[in-house]
Amino acid sequence: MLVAEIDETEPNEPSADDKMPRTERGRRTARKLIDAAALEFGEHGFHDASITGITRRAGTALGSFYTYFSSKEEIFHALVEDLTSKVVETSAIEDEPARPMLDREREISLRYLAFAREHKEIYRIIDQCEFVEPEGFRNRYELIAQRIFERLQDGIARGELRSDLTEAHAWAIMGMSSMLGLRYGSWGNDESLDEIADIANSLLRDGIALPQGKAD
Amino acid sequence: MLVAEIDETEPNEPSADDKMPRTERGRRTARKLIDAAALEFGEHGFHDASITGITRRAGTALGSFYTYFSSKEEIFHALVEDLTSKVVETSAIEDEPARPMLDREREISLRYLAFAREHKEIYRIIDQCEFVEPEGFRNRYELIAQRIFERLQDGIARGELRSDLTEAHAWAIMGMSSMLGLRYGSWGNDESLDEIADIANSLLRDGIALPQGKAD
Amino acid sequence: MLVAEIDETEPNEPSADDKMPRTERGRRTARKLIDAAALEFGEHGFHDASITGITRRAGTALGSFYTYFSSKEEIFHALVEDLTSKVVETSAIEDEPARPMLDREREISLRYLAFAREHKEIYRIIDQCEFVEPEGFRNRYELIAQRIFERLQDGIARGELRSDLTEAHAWAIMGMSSMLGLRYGSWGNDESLDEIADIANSLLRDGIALPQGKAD
Amino acid sequence: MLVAEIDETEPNEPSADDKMPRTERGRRTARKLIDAAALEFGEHGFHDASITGITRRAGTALGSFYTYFSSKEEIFHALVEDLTSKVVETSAIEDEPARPMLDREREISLRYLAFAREHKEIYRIIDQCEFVEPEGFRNRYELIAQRIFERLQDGIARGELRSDLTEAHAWAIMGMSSMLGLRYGSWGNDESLDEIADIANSLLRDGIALPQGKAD
DNA sequence: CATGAATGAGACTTCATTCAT
DNA sequence: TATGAATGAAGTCTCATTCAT
Repeated sequence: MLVAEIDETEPNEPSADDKMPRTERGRRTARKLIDAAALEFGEHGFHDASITGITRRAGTALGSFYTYFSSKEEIFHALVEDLTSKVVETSAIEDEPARPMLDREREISLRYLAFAREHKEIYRIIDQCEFVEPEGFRNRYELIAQRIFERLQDGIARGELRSDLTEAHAWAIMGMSSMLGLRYGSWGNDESLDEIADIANSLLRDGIALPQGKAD
Repeated sequence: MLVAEIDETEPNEPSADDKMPRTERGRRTARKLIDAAALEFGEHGFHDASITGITRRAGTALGSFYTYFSSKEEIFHALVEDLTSKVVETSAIEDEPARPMLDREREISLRYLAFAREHKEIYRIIDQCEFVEPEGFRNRYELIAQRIFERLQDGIARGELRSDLTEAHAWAIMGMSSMLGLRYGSWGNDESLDEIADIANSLLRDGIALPQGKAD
Repeated sequence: MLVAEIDETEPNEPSADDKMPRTERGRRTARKLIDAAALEFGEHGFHDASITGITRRAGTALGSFYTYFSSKEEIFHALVEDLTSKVVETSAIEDEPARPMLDREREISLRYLAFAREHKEIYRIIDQCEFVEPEGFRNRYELIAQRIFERLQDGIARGELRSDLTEAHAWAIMGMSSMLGLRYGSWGNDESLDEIADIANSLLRDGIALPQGKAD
Repeated sequence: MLVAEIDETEPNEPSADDKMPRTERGRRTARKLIDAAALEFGEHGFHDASITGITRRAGTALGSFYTYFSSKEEIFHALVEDLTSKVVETSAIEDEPARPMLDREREISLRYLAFAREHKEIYRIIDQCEFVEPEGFRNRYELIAQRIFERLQDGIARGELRSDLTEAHAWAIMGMSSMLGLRYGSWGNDESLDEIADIANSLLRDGIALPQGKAD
């Protein structure tokens, strides 16, 4: 699953660069194909999705597909990149050094939840990566965990977080966000995402145990 | 992803409709096929797995597959049931009412992590459900979340947990366990699962914020 | 299609004689299988009929089939022989030299119609022969046509029929009977077979033209 | 079996749903496939015919078959339609109200016999319908019988035929034509079809009985 | 004789990709 | 660039027949 942290290290894979559309018309066709692919892959999954299905949704001829992408894998990859960059764009938060670290985390969570609710197909698409590009699948998770871990270390340095946090904490947090995004973003419609973000944030902040010697 | 909580109505037999083997020899063959399927699906994923691949691994003729299962979907389902029942079996914990709730949770986590480390293919198999049997995929998550939520309510009743816990907390906890199982169980080999279980437990118990007015 | 005239030239094909059941129990099982085959072939046709279907209907194990028949073709052949002999038996008419020839024909028609109505599956089974045993299919027709032609010649000799009748007349008559058997025997339930036999007989006798110089 | 009377709503195009070829090249390929199917089905019958056999005869790749037909059933249906329309085309007779009814019948018979002799495979193909599309099989017969019956009624009205003719007469006549077409058209080569048509016509006109009070 | 598991050739069908127009 | 026909490898599934118990 995807969570909000990613940003692109390698801006543009060099694969099939010669297929980049040169005309405006071409650019529109490529765009239609990617949008159609999002629907097709989201609905059927990578393997049951068909090029035919994509071109039918896009309203182009079958042959045109290969003008822009040289394989099913390639358009899938392009789609994932496209989604990823949208997540990043949505979740990018300006630096405000004064702002408490956990407040900032809350906002990241909220934006991510909102993104998942708006792009409900995202989990079904990203999950396909496990088999389509296993390397990328694992790398993506590791990259995100790494980012979270860096923020945790930053929080420790600021004196806002416990000093014993490890990489495993980062993975646990990522799992939390990811599952909430699935349940309340991708699957949900009615729940208040603000409340979900609050819950995640409070769990993160204080855990679930009844504070000793404090009234509930 | 799967976490430890599920339990099942029909615990063990592969559920092949009217194809239940009637002899001992048949039961062995069906078993060989399911075990082979675990490898094949784990390695290639549902769609790239082939019946041929399964029977080759099982050492049976192609046709024998259809003596016990009527489709790839069916053996997949049987395999998932089989794995699920194994998880349940492994994770079942005897009731000890006196034991503190969060200690009990820690043991559940630990057992689940150990299971994932021992059956590394499990995530790759379970994740396939999203497309192979989407209903089951979602139901499974919902069932597990429900179980966790019930335990949370129990903890509240005992006065061990904060009283404002919601279903969303359950989903967050499930996400945490699931991701740790993936990273340190399924993908990992060397990390101490005891330490991971401790980390998860402490995050759950106290969160990550530096306790106010306490020295770090 | 089959019409009433056949009788066996070669009483028992020598194929698989060693499979003739020796015990009473065996004879019953073979009988059950043939009866089941009539249903199965009648319902599905030769190719879509399955040995499994036959044994299921017969209530025997799959393997038992091959105790009595060595192939699907063989039981089909046996079934056709069985039906044929039933037709012959039913239609056999004792010689009454005094009886007018066309009266005798009428009775043959009637008996055949009655047989088809009682064994509605017969057309669907016999028609299969065209592809299963093309030789037999054609031979059967030729044999029947020959029989009819012989009766026509007999009628001519008796001075009851026109003297210009040919083999083609025999084929035409066979076609007539066969189609009426299909429509009013095999497909029909309510029509009076007596009336059908009358119609066939009168058509044969006088044709359909309005007799010249005769009141209608 | 088929006889000459049918007519169709959509006369000629292979009725392949949404697979209609859109280019001239496509139309040629579809045509090649149907022609090949006539040979393949005629030689082997529906079930033993294989798509491979069809495409091999047509000189196309296996996959091309599915560009135009989505199943063996579908091309079979298209073939039957195609043959049917050819029969209709061949047998269509211009209206000549003055012409005696039984003369007209003779010409219909003759044309049909000629068609069967030219398209010898037709019986083997049409007979398959009984199992491939049983509905169509029966409907076809009923439609033809109905047409014949209407012509009989017309003949009665003109005062050329006996007034007691029934639907059963129509079925009998159809059976006659059909069987003669099989024997002398489809199976035969040498017999004079003119003579056969004469025989059928005279049988129809006067029956086979020796006219009373007339010298033979 | 009866049983039911095992076998594997062979069929249909899909669909990513290439190619001709 | 766009179109849609052509290709064929690969996969799933059936079922007559054989075999071990």
